[in-house]
Amino acid sequence: MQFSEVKGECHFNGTLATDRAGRLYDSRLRQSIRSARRPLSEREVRTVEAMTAMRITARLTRQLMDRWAEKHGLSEGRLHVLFRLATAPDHRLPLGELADVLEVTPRNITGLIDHLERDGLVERIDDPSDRRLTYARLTVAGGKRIDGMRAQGLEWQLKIAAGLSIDELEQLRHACFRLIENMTGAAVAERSA
Amino acid sequence: MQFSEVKGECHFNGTLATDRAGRLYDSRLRQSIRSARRPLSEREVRTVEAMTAMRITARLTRQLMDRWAEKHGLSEGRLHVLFRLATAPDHRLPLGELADVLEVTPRNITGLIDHLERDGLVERIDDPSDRRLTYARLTVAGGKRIDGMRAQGLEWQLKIAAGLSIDELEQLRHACFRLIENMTGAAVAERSA
DNA sequence: ACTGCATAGTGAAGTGCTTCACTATCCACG
DNA sequence: CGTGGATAGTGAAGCACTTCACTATGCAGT
Repeated sequence: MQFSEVKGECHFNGTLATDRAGRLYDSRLRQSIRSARRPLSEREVRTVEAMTAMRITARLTRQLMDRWAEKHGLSEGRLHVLFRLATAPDHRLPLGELADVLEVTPRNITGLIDHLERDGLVERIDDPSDRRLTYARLTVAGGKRIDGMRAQGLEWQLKIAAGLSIDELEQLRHACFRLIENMTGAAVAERSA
Repeated sequence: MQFSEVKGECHFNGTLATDRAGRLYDSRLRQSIRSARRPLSEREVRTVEAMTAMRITARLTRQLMDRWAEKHGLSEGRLHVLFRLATAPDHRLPLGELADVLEVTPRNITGLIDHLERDGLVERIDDPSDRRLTYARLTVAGGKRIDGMRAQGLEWQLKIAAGLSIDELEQLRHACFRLIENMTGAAVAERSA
């Protein structure tokens, strides 16, 4: 599957322009922000612009991923389960823990695993030492599926991020994490790596 | 409604750390990227890190907005309809056009407007000059609802973006639009504003 | 041995959206 | 005038997920 296959179905509905500093912005958006009833400060305008750009990028990325997952016979939730299992030790996790990290309800985990098990990508394993526990474990087929998707996902991301320097990528990452800090109250746990 | 009310329900499940350049990153993520079967180049690692940070930010923002809309009795789709109408000339748009810009199916637009009309936020207006056309128009109640939400939304965004300089915000915007360019093939239509 | 709690699973209802197939209306062009 | 194509609406089915209420199992502490 080529990136261009899905790229076509992916639309941006704004008006791209370049400001004096050579930075991209959406002129239509800026206009509609400026025509608010209360005049906004520069900081306010820049904040709304940045956050909106974020949301648009987010929506498009999500759309892309959704369709991509769909073409592999996976829903978003099932994809997340698979990816999480792929990075888990021994490719297995108790269902409850899986529900926690993916932030879905226990009710839903059952359904997701049911579906994945039916497709042969995951199997349920009982824990002999604590018979209340059930693990979801990636099958060989599931592992192959994920490996292929990871390789493809890497390629896509490289194409999407084409043209950005490593420094720009790091700045983007940093900015995102600062937003995340503000949204969640997450705090730095480690220093200097 | 305070921002802190929803912030609590909003979780980041990684391990925040600071690199030598003082930039935030997710040490657990970096480790799991590095432990891929094929060793990745620095550019590849940075790309995946940045894109992942984007996706996390996106997910959180989306969660926040979703809950926020819900508390105002709106689904995501209905919220978008309202916002779009708010910025439309005369606060009205033909249903078909609305479906186009929001990228939802015509079938769904009917349902969205039905719902909003039932709630008294939008009304259907026939076009006397072309009787095939039906406009959706914001009612006074709808306008008030949106105005309140816009003010609140601005506050939230300022809080989420707190601590970022105007320059950083512009860089974030620029980076996002470059990703958008790459994803959609959108091109710059205007120069220098 | 019994109780309390955790874990997994089930069934039913609801939501918000999608697609497909179809009708009714009505403008505009030949 | 008449027809083709655009516009809106409808009904039915399906999907992925949610919540709520409930059962069954089994570990662990008293």
